[in-house]
Amino acid sequence: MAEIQLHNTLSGNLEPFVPQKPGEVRMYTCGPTVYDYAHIGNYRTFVFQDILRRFLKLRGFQLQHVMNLTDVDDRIIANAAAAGKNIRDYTEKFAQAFFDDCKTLSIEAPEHWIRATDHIDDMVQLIERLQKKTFTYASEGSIYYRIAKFPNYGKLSKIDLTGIQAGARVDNDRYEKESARDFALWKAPKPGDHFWETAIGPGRPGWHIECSAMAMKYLGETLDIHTGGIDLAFPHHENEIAQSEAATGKPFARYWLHAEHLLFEGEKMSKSLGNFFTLRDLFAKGYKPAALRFALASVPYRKQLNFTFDGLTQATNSVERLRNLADRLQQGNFPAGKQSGMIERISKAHEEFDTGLSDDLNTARALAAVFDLARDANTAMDKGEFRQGDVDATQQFLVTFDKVFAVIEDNDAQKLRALGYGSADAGPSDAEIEKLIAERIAAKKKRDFPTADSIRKELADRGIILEDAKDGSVRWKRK
RNA sequence: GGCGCGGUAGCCAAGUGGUAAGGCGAAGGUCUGCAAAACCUUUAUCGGCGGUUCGAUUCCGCCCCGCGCCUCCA
Repeated sequence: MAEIQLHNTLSGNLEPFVPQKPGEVRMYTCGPTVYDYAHIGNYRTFVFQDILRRFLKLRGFQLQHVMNLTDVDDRIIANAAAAGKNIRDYTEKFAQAFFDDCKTLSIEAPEHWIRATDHIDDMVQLIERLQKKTFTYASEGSIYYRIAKFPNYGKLSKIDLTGIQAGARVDNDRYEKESARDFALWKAPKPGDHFWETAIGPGRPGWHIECSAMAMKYLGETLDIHTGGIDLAFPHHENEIAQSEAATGKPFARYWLHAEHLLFEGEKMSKSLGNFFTLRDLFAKGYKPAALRFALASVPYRKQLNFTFDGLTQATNSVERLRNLADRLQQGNFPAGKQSGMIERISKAHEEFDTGLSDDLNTARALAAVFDLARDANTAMDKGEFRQGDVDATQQFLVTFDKVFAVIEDNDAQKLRALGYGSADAGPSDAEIEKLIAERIAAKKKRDFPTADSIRKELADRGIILEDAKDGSVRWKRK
C-alpha cells in the first residue's frame, strides 16, 4: 500500500500522514451552523470529509471523529427570537434536516456528533484557563482574546496583521476592543438575548471557542486532523489555534485539511449571494442522491468545483455505468474457474485505487482505476473469457471501491422516499413487471414483435428499462 | 495590495522532462427482430510570450484570465 500523503495547510505542503498513536486517528470536523438548511456547497466539504474518514477506515485506522453542530450564534438567536422559539426548538428542525441529508448522501455518522449548547461548561472552563494566563481581557461584560499576546497568530492562514488598522474594514464599533483583530470568547447578553449564567458572567460563547473546547474534550489537546471548508481557515481555525495553544502550550492539530469551494456560475455558492441549491432542490428536479455524491466526490477536494446541471447529468451517467457492471456480474452465468489475466488485472486496480486515494485523496485517479477495470471486465465478458472466480474478485474490488465512494449500491429510490419524494409514484410492482416480461417473451416467440415492442414501450413509459441478453434472458431496472 | 486555488479535448478531469489517464457527450462501427447494455474506432499538443534543455504541457521568468480568503460563511 502506498504511503498516505495529505496536504497540510499549516505547511502548505504535502506531508506523509502519520498519526500520533499508531493505528488511531483523532479527527475533528467543523460542522454546520444549524440556522437554515445546508446547501450543496456545504455538502461538498462534508462529502470530502466522509471520503477521508472512509479511506482511513479502509486502511485500517481506528477513528475517533468528532463533528459539531453550531447551534448558538447571532443568526440563530435572532431567527429564534423572531419565530418566538427557544434556540433549541428552533435549531432542532435544521439539525434533523442535516442528519437526513447526510444519510441521503451516504455521509457516515462520525463517532461523536455534538452540539455547542451541550458544552457551555467546557467552554467556560477553557476561557478560565485563558484568563489565568492573561490571554483575555474584559470589556463591557464581554471577554476578548488578546491576539498581541500570541506571537504565532497567523501561522495557519499566513495572514500578516501589521497594517490592519482598526476601523477601515473591521467591524469594531459594537464592542470596545484593544485591537481590531481581537475576537470575542464570551459575549455579554443584549436585552432579550438568550444567555447562560456562568462563572465568567452571563452571556453566550463566541463562535471559535466551541470548537477548541469540544475538540480537546473528546480528542485530547493535540488532534491528528482538523478539517473544514477553506473559508474557515481564517479567522475561525486561526482563532482556534490561538485559543487552544495559548491554553495548553501544545500544538492543537497536526494536519489541517481544507476543502475548496463549490462554485455556481463561477461564484462561490453561498446563502448571502442567494445562488444556492439544497439537496431537496435537486431531488425535486429529478436528480438522484448517488449522482450528487459522485459529482461532489469526483473532483479532488483541493480544486474548486464548478457545479452545473450538465455535470450532475454526467455524474448520473457515470454512476449508471458502474451499476451496470455490478448488475452484469451479479446476473451473469460464467464458467467455473479463474482467468489468470483477470486476477492480475484486478489486483492492479486495487493498487491504483489505493495509490490514487493515498495521494491526498486524489479521487479522480482512484476513479480512473475503477473505470479502467470496468472496461477490461466488460471486454473479457464480451469475449467469453470471464470466469466465475473473476466475478468474486471483481465484486470484491467494487465493494472496496464502494466502501469509500458509496455510489454503486442503488438505494436512491429508498432514500428519496424517506425524504418524501416519489412515494406517490413507486412504479409498477416487481410482480407486475415480471408478468409483463413473460408476456413479452411469449409474444417474441410467436414473432409478434409489435406486441413485444408495445410492452417494452409501456414499461419504459413507467420507468422500467428492459435489456434482452443473448441467451434469451431479460434483465430490467428502474430508471 | 497580501495570502491561496486554478486555466489540459464540446463538458468534467488526471498526469509526466521525451510528444497527454479516466468519465460524460458526439460521430462511425460490431452485436441485436428492435432497443438497451457492452465492445471497437474517431474526437487535445496542454492560457500567452520568452528562457534552460538534444527535447517542456511538465523546470525558470514575465504577462493575461477566472475564483476564493483577508468581514459572517463549508
